[in-house]
Amino acid sequence: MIMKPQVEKILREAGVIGEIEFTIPPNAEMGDLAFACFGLAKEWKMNPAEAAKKIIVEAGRDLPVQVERIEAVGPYVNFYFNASELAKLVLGNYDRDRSRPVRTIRHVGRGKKTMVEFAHPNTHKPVHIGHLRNMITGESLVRILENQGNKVVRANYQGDVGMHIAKCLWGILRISDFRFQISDLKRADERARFLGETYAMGGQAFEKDETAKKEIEALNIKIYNKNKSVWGLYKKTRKWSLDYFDYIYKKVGVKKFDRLYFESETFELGKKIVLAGLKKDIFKASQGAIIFEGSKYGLHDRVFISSKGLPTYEAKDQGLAALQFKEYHPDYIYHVVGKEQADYFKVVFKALEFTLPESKGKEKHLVYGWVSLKEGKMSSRTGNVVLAEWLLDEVEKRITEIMRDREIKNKEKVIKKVANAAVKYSMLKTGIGNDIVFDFNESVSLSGDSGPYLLYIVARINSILKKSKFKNQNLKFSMPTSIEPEEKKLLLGLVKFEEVVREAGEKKDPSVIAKYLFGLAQGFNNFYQSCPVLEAEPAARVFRLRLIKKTKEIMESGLNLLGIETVEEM
RNA sequence: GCUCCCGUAGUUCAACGGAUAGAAUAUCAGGCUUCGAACCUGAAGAUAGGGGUUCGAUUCCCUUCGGGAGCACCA
Repeated sequence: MIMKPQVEKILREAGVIGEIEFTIPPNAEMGDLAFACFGLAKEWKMNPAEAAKKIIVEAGRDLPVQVERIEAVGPYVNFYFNASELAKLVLGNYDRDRSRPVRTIRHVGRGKKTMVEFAHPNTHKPVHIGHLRNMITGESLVRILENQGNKVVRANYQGDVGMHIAKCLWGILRISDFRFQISDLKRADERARFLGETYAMGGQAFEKDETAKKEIEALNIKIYNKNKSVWGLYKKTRKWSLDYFDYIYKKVGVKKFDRLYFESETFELGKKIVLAGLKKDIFKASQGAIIFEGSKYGLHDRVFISSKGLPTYEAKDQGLAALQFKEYHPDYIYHVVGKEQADYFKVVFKALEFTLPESKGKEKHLVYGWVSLKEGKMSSRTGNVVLAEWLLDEVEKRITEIMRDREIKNKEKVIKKVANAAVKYSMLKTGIGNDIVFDFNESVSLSGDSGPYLLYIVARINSILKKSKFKNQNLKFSMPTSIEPEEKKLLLGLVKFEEVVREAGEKKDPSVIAKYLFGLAQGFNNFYQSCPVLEAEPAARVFRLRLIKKTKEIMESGLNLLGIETVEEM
């Protein structure tokens, strides 16, 4: 971070050895950066307040120009930056990098090949808001990791075999004129809705009706055996689902995947690996099934091949890993999967250490929290889920209403982008591992701590820049006679960006960036409220134009890392 | 039953073991002849209960209560 070297130098000269960690003071009156002396006090064998005073005495005489003054407040040493010097550091080298949005961080993950596996919809099943969080989170993580220099492989593992398909097809076959209905469905979303409804039919029948359950199980075997009576229908509807996934990825704004994996391709391979492992005593026969004894390692036992001889999800994951390492030799694989599968993955990864030693330490379960529904009825529910597409459409409707009287270019596109921002931000602002209690009215807000609030900043800045007839080459850096507190606060926000992105990358948590951007936006709005740009005296005008342009660039870069597109006007 | 996660304003979320627990929203009171009011200013409002660990605990440990998830042939 800008300014840190200067401050560190001060502390070194005062005799501080070892790693230095800073904190941000609770408010601006207490300085711009602080050093807590608790650890130091132990070393120096005095109380923290005395240590702070000692630093002031040692270093207070000869400060670099960037640091205006230092103060000891209790156990803290507080540093006050010189606003003009800060401005020079943040905006002064503008001419050099004006064409580049923001310097990115390319050292942390340099040269690492990282696979991020996310989305994971299953064919013949609805794409719900849990998938939505998964897609949005995965997309953002990919961008953050790429920003750190990782070579990222985008992967997606989709379930196209299993009971859920039998349930769906059973539902379809129950409809007397299903052939007619199917031929009538043309659009991807119509087809997906049809599959969602028939899946719900099958699912409910499976739970409640013993006969239906048996029928569905029999159908499942037929599908496994590629029986002619259902194979054609399976292939057709599988294609429908995959087409719909492409449609929804596009709608959500998930870029193309480098590799789509399917359970149908890991099925046989997984079974083979487990059977081979059985001979090497990696797995064990138990009650007719083949299991891995996780309990030997403080985990729990899991079935890898069922007593019917079918590979379970666990076995398929062995096959999946084998494929992934063979094809890409990644340094890491992040599986973006809900936290309900945390224990499951521990067992699978442990088994992989034996079947695929290369994978050791490289398989990571990236846990994200549950999206649960707040109590109350929701008209949108098919079966027991809220559809991803419904949410996007509903938000779009509300924004259309808000923008009804607005006359702007490409209004339809703008509405879609604003809706997209609202949904994505609502899914990313909560810590990645924490649950989101979903309520439409509160979760996807369009004001306050929301996506549109952030886009609004960019639109406002665009509007000012347009009116200013701003041209980069006309803007040699100039210093105003004084810098307002709101300006300084905004500058302090801008310098933190790089560090924030690094933290988000380390924690694998986009919410770090989301929170930062919201704070930055608030800082901008405070500035905007009290510091006129276009009407300011010439030096201040140029300075402020640069300041808001920089703000816009950081905002756009940050939003980009969240997978959110900005708009010119809204 | 066992294991893991969570419990913070009415609600939805923050807070490397550190300064006065921050926001948003809802409520109330203000602010557009002024660069875009999807905005801004102000008021009121919270750490589930009880023990510990220490200079200091929302954070770590124990316990009670409350919620969620996982725990053998689903994915």
